[in-house]
Amino acid sequence: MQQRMLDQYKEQQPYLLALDSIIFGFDGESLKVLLVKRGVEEKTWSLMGGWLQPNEGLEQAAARILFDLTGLSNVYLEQLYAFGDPQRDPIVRTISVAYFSLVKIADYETKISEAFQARWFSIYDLPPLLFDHGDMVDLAIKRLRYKAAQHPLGFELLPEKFTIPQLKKLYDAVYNTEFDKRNFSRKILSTNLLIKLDEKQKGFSKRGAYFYQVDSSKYREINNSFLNFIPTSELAF
Amino acid sequence: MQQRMLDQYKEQQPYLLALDSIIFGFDGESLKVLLVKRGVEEKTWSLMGGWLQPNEGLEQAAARILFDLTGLSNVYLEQLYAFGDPQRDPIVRTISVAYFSLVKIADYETKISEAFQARWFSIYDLPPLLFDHGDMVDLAIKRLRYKAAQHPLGFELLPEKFTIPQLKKLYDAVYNTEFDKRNFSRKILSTNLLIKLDEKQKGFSKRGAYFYQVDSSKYREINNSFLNFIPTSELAF
DNA sequence: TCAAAAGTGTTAACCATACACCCATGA
DNA sequence: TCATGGGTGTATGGTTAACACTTTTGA
Repeated sequence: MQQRMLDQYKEQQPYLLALDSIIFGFDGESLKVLLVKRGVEEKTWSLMGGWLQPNEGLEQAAARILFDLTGLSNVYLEQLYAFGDPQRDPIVRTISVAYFSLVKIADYETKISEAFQARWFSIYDLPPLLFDHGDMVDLAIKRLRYKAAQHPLGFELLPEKFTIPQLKKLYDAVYNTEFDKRNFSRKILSTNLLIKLDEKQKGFSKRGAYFYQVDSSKYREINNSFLNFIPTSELAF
Repeated sequence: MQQRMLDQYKEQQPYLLALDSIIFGFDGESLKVLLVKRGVEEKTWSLMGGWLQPNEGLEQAAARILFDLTGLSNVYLEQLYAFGDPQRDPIVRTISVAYFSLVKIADYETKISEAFQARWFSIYDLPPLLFDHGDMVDLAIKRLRYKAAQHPLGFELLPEKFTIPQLKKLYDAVYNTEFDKRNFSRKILSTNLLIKLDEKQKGFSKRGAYFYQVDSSKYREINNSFLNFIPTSELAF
């Protein structure tokens, strides 16, 4: 019986398992995705990716690859979808588990660009991508919109301190629309998730906008509930 | 360069890839999950699962396994999550892509029970499960609740023709609560997704309830938008 | 002083929720 | 005739969404 068990496993075909990450950033104007030209396919832009190692969990591997390639750690990382079309990698059949990640673009931009052939692309102006990476990005954008509509994810894309107008611009970019600033700030502030700081942003506007920061204790507890952030009329998936 | 490419693939460790399905059904009273005792581990209940074949996509494989084991086809099937903890299968490292499925329990019950060691378990009374299958079920329940709150999934669990009271009982079971029947029927009917039939259900109640059926053209188009089915106050994830 | 962005308040329509009574029928 | 479940309506409070003016300050 023990033997039968092992035999059943041995008959099975194993597959390569890759991880690919859709890394989102926000530069103050538009929503961007970080792409690289990597070793295997030097001519085509692709997502950051790598192989699962024998001692790693999936998310752990995705985090490692993200760290190895960008120096980023402690970032928002969520499993997106497993892609397994038999033809997706024309060389060897590979299953890819895609993760999407939200990073604070300003903290890391220079490091990334120096260390790798990496570039931020606007989600509305993407180059052709390797394999099914284009599908992965499309799905990731859908998922980001879906999730950010009801959970306070947006902050992950902004610096620790940010202004309400900055946050609104982020949501404008994510949903490719223009929210009403009065309703937007009322809705955001009504969550009680933001702490107003004494400091004002200098340089961008004459008047200057107050900085806010996330109340991290509330943030963690609220991330698993519904918030209804975004006007329902703006949503269509 | 072509050689370097192949080498890079060859160095990589491949893994077994399994598919496991959480199959939900509704018997009119409570939400159930279909479990089997399968060959490899005959003593423990487990989800229905199988191995990815070389020529199959992931969802295709999940559908095949579901069909092979139960005779069910054309059922609601959605990818849930990829599970890849290094220790999850103690015999050989296996990545499992879990799918969840919604089936019309009445259509198939007898076939299933005859052909396999399969049994429906209430989600509140599950036996110990193989490997991490318990986690898979937990996640599937969360996902079902999450999704059914805003998308009209519920119908997948009922026969073609059903009554509003039946539908309410289903939602009561899914959310383990009791919805107000007046508000419930108003909300459901306001979607314009249901077509009232002339026929009444006989036998269950004295008065009899009208049968409805899903307007399938509207159903498809609406499944990708938000509906806000469930009172917000009932939700907590 | 003026241009540019920040900040704030009101109203009307709609939606969510709570709640109670009559109806149809088989036993 | 009565018990059981089916079916409907209304009132209240809260939320959404549309909308415009004042404030601050650097150039």
